[in-house]
Amino acid sequence: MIDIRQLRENPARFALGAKAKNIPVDIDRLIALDAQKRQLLTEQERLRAEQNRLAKEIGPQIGKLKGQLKGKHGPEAADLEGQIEQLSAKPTALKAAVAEIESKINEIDPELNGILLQVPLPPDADVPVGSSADDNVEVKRWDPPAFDTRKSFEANRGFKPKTHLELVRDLGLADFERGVKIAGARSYILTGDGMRLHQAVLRFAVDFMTQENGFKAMSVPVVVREEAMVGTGFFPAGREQAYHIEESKRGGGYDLFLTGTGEVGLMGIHQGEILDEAMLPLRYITVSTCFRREAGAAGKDTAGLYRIHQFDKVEQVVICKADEAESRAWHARMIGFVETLLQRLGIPYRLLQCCTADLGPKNASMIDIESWMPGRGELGPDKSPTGAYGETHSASRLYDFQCRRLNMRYRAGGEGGKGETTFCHSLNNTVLASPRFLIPFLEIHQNADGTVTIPECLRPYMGGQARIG
RNA sequence: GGAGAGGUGGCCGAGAGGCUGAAGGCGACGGUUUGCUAAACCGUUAUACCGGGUAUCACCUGGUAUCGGGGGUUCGAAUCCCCCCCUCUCCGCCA
Repeated sequence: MIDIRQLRENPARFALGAKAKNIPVDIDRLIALDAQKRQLLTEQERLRAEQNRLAKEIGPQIGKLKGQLKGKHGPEAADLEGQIEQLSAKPTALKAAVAEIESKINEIDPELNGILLQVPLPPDADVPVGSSADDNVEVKRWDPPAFDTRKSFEANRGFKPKTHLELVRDLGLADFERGVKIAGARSYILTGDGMRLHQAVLRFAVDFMTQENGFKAMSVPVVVREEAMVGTGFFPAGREQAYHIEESKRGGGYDLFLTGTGEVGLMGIHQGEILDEAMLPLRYITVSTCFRREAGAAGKDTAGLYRIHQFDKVEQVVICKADEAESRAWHARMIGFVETLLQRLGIPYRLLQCCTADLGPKNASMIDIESWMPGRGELGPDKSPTGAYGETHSASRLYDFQCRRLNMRYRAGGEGGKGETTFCHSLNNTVLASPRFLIPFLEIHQNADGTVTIPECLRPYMGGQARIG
């Protein structure tokens, strides 16, 4: 959520930001409703003040009369009751006036809040303006020693690569047919070493973040209430991407949703809290199963492990002080962690600065990290793929957009201190998502004989195993 | 799943229709005392929003709301009524 006071001061900034992000939202309507509501609020408060003043003045008088009324009957009682009624007339009239204004406010509120939740965070000034993902800008490229992604895999390694589909089939690492039998399209089973490799890369990523980079590991809910989805900024915009569970057992019943990322659980941890400044920055990771409906992606990447409904992901979040420089520094650092991880695992990658159109509502800036997948891309003259980058990570900088929705603040000067409260800043980035990560991994580490070499740093997680196949 | 108890400020805990934004305690902060520390004593001690002022990110001031959340009764609700959420205890069931 954006700060409505900032919107009042500079509506154009938010209108332009929404336009650049290609997110339709009626800022003018929001401004009008806000002005209307504030006018009503002022009037209501004026009436309430009068009401309170009267209550203090008349209240004791009524109390006194009621005391006298006790045990009395007949004309004397009727007289006292009449006096009470007379005294009550003015406050009763005020009450009706207040109620009328309140009903007007209640009419405005849902629309106002609805629009407010949709106003996206404007992109940072240094985010390139673009109209689609094609306008994203490559800012860095890294290749492992003795590998050049500008040339084909074959030119590098001297043999024609298999795609990950062929590798998992030939090595018995996944079973798509039976996965689909159990759970429908875009489902899979990881089998044998496929499952072990999946677990190994996840464990490797968890240990890397906790032992080397000071992150605290958490296991968080993946079935969450709607408020968590709204609070983290995934709703209302991304509602159709989430699986919805109608839970009717409890009381009146309320809805639950499956999370598409561990970010929801991690950011929800301190929802509604006022943190001690000294606690910041908070650095959390989780490994969680992620569920995505992939609505609107029908027919896209239908084969293999790329676009699937369920996967596991190590996610990192940082919650820091409300300082743009600090947010930017953390963003760079969180990307750096992933770079180190990918370099150790020998995966060629590139960094993409996402353009305005590719940013979600909650991001001020986003860097996608794409891994080189030899089995992707155009088909060459010999009908084998030329290789292409595919997204494996995404690093977002959100400033206070998320924490404002989650009502997550910190107090300067420590707990119980008198410092003012400020909404925290938040950031998130993938550490490693598998099995999608297995695509570049298997494809880049494959050998001419059809086996796959396991990099040395990963072998402890595979019981010392050096090869698959 | 059955039965019961409860949710009050940073924390503990009173209050049971008006004098309650809320006693008391703890903690924190400021001060006095003191060779230093401790102790003692005095004072301060919620948040959000709307408006006004000095002016600029720090204050002053008027007001409104907030005692788990929402609605209702009443001239007036932390207090009474209804719905919901959450926590705890006992019994049952279960990986």
